[in-house]
Amino acid sequence: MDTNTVLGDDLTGYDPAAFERPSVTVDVVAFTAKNDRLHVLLVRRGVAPFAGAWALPGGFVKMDEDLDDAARRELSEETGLTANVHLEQLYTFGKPGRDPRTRVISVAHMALLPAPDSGLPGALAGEPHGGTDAAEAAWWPVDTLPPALAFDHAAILALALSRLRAKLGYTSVAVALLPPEFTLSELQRTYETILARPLDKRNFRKKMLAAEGLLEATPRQKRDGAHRPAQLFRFTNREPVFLG
Amino acid sequence: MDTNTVLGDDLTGYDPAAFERPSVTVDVVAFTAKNDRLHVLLVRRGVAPFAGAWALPGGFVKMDEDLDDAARRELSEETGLTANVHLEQLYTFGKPGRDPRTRVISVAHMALLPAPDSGLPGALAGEPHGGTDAAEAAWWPVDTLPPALAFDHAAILALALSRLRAKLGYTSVAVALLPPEFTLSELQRTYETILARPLDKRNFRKKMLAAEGLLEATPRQKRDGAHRPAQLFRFTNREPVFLG
DNA sequence: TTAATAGTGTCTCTTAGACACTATTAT
DNA sequence: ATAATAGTGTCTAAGAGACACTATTAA
Repeated sequence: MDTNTVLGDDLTGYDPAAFERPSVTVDVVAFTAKNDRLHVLLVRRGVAPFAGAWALPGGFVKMDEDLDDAARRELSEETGLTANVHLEQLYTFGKPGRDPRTRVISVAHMALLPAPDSGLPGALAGEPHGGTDAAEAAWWPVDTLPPALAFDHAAILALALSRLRAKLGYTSVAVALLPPEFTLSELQRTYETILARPLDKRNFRKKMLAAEGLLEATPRQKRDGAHRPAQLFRFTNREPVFLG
Repeated sequence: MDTNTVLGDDLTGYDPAAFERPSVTVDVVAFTAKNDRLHVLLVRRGVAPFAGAWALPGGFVKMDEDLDDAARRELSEETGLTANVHLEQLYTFGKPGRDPRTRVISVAHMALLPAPDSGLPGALAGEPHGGTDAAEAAWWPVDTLPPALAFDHAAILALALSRLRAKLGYTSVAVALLPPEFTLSELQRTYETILARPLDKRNFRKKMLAAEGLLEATPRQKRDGAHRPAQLFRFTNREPVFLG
């Protein structure tokens, strides 16, 4: 709960100044798949500590703001994107000393964005553009990160990555990284990008098409280059769902 | 991270009084299996709001205390138990208004305790005894809970329960609910208690014994009543592990 | 001998994974 | 014709789940 009934914890007639309180922030691990590589959004810090280092986007939770609203706000300040973003809470990092200045408890979130080059309305979908601040923001391939991330952000990122990979196996999270319509090859490339290993084409297609309530064929095809056009599919549910 | 580089978020020379901050608490969903039923630890609130209602044990995170240390402390204040407790972070609940008094962000944890009647050293292992406060604390069967839990604690409990059930399938969390040595029937009853459904005895034993690095037979047997004695087993790892 | 729990094997069905060729298009 | 990607089926091995009887003990 919020308080137990220990006398010292009684909040009736509570004086907000009576106890020292930690700061609460949200950090966002935003992934996207571009150029067949998984990328994460990082911002470069302008001030100490870790000035000049790359860090996850994040910031304070406002007093009247839900945690995922705060995460969404921080993300949109960096990317300008709010629609089509899958957001989920990851873990809360609160070890004393993780921020050298003061006690900071950070609720880490994972965000998944459709690939910026996926032809969504609004050409810069998923493109970081500095947002409301002048800080540098960029998509970094997860297999080629800058040398030292600020704070404990390397650990947060590692957790997000393992969670994403795990969820790929039993949910349809890939929805959140793909445009509304896509080919089975594009879907497979997304899986391969995230898992960082090749998958067998026939087995992959068999499994995806066999999954109950996952994919629907559209009447459209995608024709690309000098090869056979590909059937376009869409996800039955726009939200990621559990797969039995 | 903790701050991005938005000007207003610059914490250099930070004045702790400059921003209003939420309160941060931990809540603990403590499970144990007794009398072939899954139980959760609840405390009765003595003060408003929700005076007289049952609630999860919890309380403020101290300024120099890690989140899971806070959870462990709150739990031990209710149960007196610190050893042999498996504790993991569950989810952070922070919706404005979830506590009618002030903004409270609560980091919920799940704890698993060995059954109190399992013959551990210290006869009251897992028995709640009011701890440092005078509040009433009791183990409630999860299928017969008191009518209305305080705050959003029913949702927290529901989440913990589904997490526990899910983890039973792919980890050895059951370690944390059993004494060091146990029979396969006891192990099966623990699973059935948590999942609230019967399992096939032959399939269950086949699977458990086939699991690599999970169980070890001890040279001991348990003889109980008027029937064949049972082989005692122990877990190879005292910590819950992932099962491939 | 009875009541109570421990312990044991087979069959079927589903799923995962290895594996190679044909189809269609633009140039 | 060639290069490039789409699309397709079979076999095997492993795991999940249905299913019923014998073994050992205390009373």
